[in-house]
Amino acid sequence: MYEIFRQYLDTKIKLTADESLKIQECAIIKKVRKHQYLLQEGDVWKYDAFISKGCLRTYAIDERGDEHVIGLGIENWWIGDRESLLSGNPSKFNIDAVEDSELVLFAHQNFEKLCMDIPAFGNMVNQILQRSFIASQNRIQAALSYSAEEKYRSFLEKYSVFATRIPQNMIASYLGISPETLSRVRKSVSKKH
Amino acid sequence: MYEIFRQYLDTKIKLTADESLKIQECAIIKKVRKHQYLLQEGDVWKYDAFISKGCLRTYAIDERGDEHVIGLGIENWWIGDRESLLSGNPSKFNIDAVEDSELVLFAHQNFEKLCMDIPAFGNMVNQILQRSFIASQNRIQAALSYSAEEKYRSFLEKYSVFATRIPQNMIASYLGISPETLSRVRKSVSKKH
DNA sequence: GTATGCTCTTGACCTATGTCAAGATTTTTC
DNA sequence: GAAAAATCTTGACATAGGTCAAGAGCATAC
Repeated sequence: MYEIFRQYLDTKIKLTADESLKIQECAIIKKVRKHQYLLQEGDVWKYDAFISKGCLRTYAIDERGDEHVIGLGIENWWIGDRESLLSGNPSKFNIDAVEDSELVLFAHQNFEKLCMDIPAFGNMVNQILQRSFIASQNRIQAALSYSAEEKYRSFLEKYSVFATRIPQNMIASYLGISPETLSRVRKSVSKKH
Repeated sequence: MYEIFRQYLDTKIKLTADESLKIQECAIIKKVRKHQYLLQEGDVWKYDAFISKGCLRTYAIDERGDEHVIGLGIENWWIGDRESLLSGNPSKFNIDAVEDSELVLFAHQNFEKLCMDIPAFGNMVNQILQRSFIASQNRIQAALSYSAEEKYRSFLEKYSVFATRIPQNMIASYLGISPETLSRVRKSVSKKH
């Protein structure tokens, strides 16, 4: 439902009725069922996508066929493959729904136009990008310096919302550890309290 | 020297003489000697910084006192701590010079003003941010799915320029492996040709 | 230009985490 | 709501990569 996205915008920026309408006119509502793909490896990603409900994951598949969770997103997050979006090349990633979900999509060209025409909107988008970048820097730091247990603890601190909604094997993959290791880490963490 | 930065701008965008001057007026030239800090953990980072000459690294120090190289940069790259810049919080990182280097700094407020006033400049900055984000996504993927050898190979493919200029122990740290492992990996890679 | 201190290599050994397999739970499906 | 499928846990074992230590090779400095 678009309403969720409108509320999200309200918390972030002030818009005139006209601007608000312009944005809404570009919006495409998309529902995806659990396990359904939003993007498949090899396709070109052409949207800016806001999750209004549910939960999705971005993952890559390596030569051995193993999945690696690159990103996770729930309500009020944005998701997509910026690399494919900007380069126009086929995506290396898959995005699928972890739960039944709803998204608000914008065709990228429309989205860019909105960013140009409505400065507040453009600035907001920019802020989001900055924060995404910072988040990935922090994730790199964690990947480089943390043990399995530290990875899980810091994940819980930042994203405790995910912990309950996302299967453990996906969390393990997101953290770059095996599901078995995560299971053991959880046990030992819970023992320590 | 500012000239390098001017050339960089020329390759990216078209500016009027007036715009070009406005940018130059905000620029601060900064030289740093090898091993000198540009930013120390605990300080607040307040600049947008372009490397016109030399090579710098961003690193974090963990509780055990071990260094982890978060980022590397050479001529024509930007460097800094966006998290500290945006939040105003003390930085968790150190940035120091790997070689004698020269930078073009902009106080962040001036920089933002330039981005607003000169759309082409703002767009360029945005593009850079997008690319940085994409690069860190790819680095996350590598960290999650690659073996030590694969990490090194893909590093060589992307950043062969670094390979010769940066001490191996820093490259090892950047890749999240020990210097000893990198040394062994290099040996085995060179044997295979 | 020689002495001092980094960096890199190599070997021996260690450990955190991965892999495989079996059983226990939980979730989904019809 | 029973059967089937997926997920999670646990144990036994394997291994990639870490750690420690010593020596070789380079740079830096006086």
